[in-house]
Amino acid sequence: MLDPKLIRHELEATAARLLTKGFELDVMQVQSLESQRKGLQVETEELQGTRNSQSKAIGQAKSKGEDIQPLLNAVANLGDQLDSKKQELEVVQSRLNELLMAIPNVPDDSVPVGKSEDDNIEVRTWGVPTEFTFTARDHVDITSTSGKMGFEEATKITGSRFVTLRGQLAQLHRALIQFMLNVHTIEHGYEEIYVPYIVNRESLTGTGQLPKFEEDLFKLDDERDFYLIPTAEVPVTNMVRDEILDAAALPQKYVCHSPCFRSEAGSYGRDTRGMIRQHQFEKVELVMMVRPADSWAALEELASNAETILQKLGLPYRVVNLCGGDLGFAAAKTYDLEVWLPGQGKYREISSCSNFLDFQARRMQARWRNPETGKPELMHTVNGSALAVGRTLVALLENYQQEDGSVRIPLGATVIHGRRDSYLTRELELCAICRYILIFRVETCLWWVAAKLLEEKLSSSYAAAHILPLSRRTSLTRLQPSCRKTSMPFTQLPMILSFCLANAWSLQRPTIGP
RNA sequence: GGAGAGGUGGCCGAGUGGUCGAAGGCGCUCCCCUGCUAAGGGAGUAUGGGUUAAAAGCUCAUCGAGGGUUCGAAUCCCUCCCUCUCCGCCA
Repeated sequence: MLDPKLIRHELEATAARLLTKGFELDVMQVQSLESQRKGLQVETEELQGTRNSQSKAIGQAKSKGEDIQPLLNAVANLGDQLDSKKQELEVVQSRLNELLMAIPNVPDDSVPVGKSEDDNIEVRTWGVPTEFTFTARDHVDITSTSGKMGFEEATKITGSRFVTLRGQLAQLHRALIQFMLNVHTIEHGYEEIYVPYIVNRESLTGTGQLPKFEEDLFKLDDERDFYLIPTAEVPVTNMVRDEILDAAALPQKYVCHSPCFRSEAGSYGRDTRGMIRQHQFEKVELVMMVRPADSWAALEELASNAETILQKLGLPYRVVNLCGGDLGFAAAKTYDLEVWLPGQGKYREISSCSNFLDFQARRMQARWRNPETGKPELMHTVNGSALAVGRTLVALLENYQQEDGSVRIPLGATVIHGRRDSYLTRELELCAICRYILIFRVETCLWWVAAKLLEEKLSSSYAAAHILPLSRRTSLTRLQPSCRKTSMPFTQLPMILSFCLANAWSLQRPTIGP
């Protein structure tokens, strides 16, 4: 919701800025409703004032034992007058409110002017679009032989725009979620949070999905006005609804994995192939509540946090600054991260990071106490996906496809060292990666090597060559002496592995405050 | 699902029709006093809206939410929501 003061005092200028978002504000209607509101509200409150003072006078007279009948006569028809004025005011106010709630946020000055995604501005790119010596397939073709991605199956179970994943694909999907959560909690300092996936009308109004975009949501057939969440942004951001936080409580940084449910009404015929656009998908979302002065820096930080995931996965992408016409309802500015999809031969959105300024906060009455003024002030909200899990899976499959139809994902290299020299190679060799990502912290290479050795039954000389140098970079300094002494005989590997498993959590856990 | 209790300001807690936006306490802020492991005294301290360019001031609303009774409702009546306790059921 925009600041009502903008509507009252800078109506024309605001309307002009909204036009860059493709929104035509009915200036005449707003003006007329606003002047009606002003008049009616003043009259109503004056009537209430007289009623209050008259009633008080009656009370005083009565306690003195005076005759109150004349006073009663004086207020005889005050109630009726008040009722009718109240009703008039309510009508005007609800129409005005309806109008205000439907006005989108005003784009920031740094937002490019434009009508559609063609007018978005590329801010930067990372990596180069993957090239193949053969014709690249899309993820549907890649998985068609193994049958591990089930579109027909899901259609039978539910309908179109759903999917089933099996075996290694399901494991990789799960592993990606863990991986993203681990990176954001351990490396970027977000607090992981679990929230309801069903929310009420107030929450959706707070973040801006309602009242305008009801058709995009799945509503429960329930008199309680419950909806499935279209994004974790809704429950997470609404945690601060109707709250006044201490200045010290900001910034708040949350990472939340959740399923997302979108009806995709109005997108008939778009992205019907594959799992790009689904009614249900998983997403890891970053949400920040910050002081107003910090929100622009927070947007940059949050976007770069999301980029980290793509970089660690070695996926080429670009960052675009959305133009006014492509900007979402509540956003003042949005960076989209677009990952390269060889199957489509283009960049596709995999994350959307936005600064909402105080737009959501005003709807939610989410405030903080500014120590300089001592007064409650609206906070700013910033959020973004990091990342959409289904699309990440698609990007991995398509970018790491091999000519023979297999997929080799060099996560061992990219995630751990930022190099691509040590592959795990097998047909859809995802399982080992899953284990690695599920259990271990990104940098603790030792454990990964140990697991790999066990699995691959590699020689002890390999162990000596790899484990010793790696262990120096890890926090497992306690292992170093024994490694040196024994040159890591192969027989000790099971012991080391179990040690690692037992200590993985406590060793990797970051320091948590009191 | 059954039975009962309850929802009041940052927190605790009083208040069953009339200067109650709300006693008292705690906490917090400021001031005063006092040289000793501290205490005492005083003042202030809700949120939203309107009026205003803004502030001050004035004013309206808010005691879980919504309706009703009344000149007047935190207080009486109705509906709903939520919390707690006990029982039942259950991942």
